[in-house]
Amino acid sequence: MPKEKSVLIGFLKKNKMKMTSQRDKILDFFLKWEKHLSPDEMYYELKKLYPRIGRATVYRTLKLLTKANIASQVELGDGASRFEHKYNHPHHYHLICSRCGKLIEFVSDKIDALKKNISKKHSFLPNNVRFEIFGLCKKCQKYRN
Amino acid sequence: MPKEKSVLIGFLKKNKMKMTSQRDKILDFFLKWEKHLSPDEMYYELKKLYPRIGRATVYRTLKLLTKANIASQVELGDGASRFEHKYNHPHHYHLICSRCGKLIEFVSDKIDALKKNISKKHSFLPNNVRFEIFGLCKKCQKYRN
DNA sequence: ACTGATATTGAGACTCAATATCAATTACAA
DNA sequence: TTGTAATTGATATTGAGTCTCAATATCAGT
Repeated sequence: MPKEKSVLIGFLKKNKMKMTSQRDKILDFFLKWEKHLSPDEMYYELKKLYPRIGRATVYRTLKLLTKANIASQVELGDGASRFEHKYNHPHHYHLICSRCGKLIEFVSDKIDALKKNISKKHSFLPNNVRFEIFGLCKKCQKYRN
Repeated sequence: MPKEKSVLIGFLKKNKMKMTSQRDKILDFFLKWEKHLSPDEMYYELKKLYPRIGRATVYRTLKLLTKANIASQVELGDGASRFEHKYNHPHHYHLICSRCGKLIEFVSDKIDALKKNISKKHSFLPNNVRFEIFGLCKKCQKYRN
């Protein structure tokens, strides 16, 4: 059993919520999938495997996983939100290629320092930071557009 | 005549586009309005003044103003995009209060340095950066939620 | 000032992501 | 095993934003 599943079960217990086969399947799928899927994409993939699954359940479960610290939501600048693994993954930021959509992850303690400094200066209590660099990845720089 | 209007007229000429009464009105409204409005909010406000104006025209004109460097688009994390003045405004970033929506602007050359360093390290050709800190402003820290 | 080529407008249909509703179903503590 | 509270999922709805296309307005060249 993956650790994330224990985490989920613990979280559910703590909140008087129930483990269901749908939640199990969605978590499973989420963990197997390497890259960032939007909820709708996940819904269509899951629908292939389990035709009776509902869109709302997928959305709800992804929110749930986010609350349980198993997933985290990222905005990549296209219309949809996306989810990535969070449990045991270091907090990171993204370089986003505007041409091919490629994501490069990086970590930076400078960003965290910046967050603290700037917030302090403005009596602001920071929660989370968004830092994304949009541009062209190595491959896409070769093309005009 | 505000400078932004000359800028717009120049931009239109350069691109064989035409000045219209709608564009004039939308620019006017945009300049008068202090804070960040979403296109739809602008549309409804403008509709009060000029009932025959179309939603698509507002959206199109805001894009146009962005291309002409008069406006710039920001994402505040709610569903809608928002536009702020850009002409003669220094490039800045935002602290965003999750509770009341308050915006605090700040400038930071460190962010630009970071952008360059990190991009170089990953052979990435950067275009623009998004940096936002979400949290609670001074007032909202007093409340539980 | 007129005119014609061309850019623009706007009503409404449409797309797409996401949320709300609510009757039927399921999980699980006792 | 059972009662009840949480959950599901089909469907409707919302909301932001785009597309279409016939009608209209602008403006460069005369």
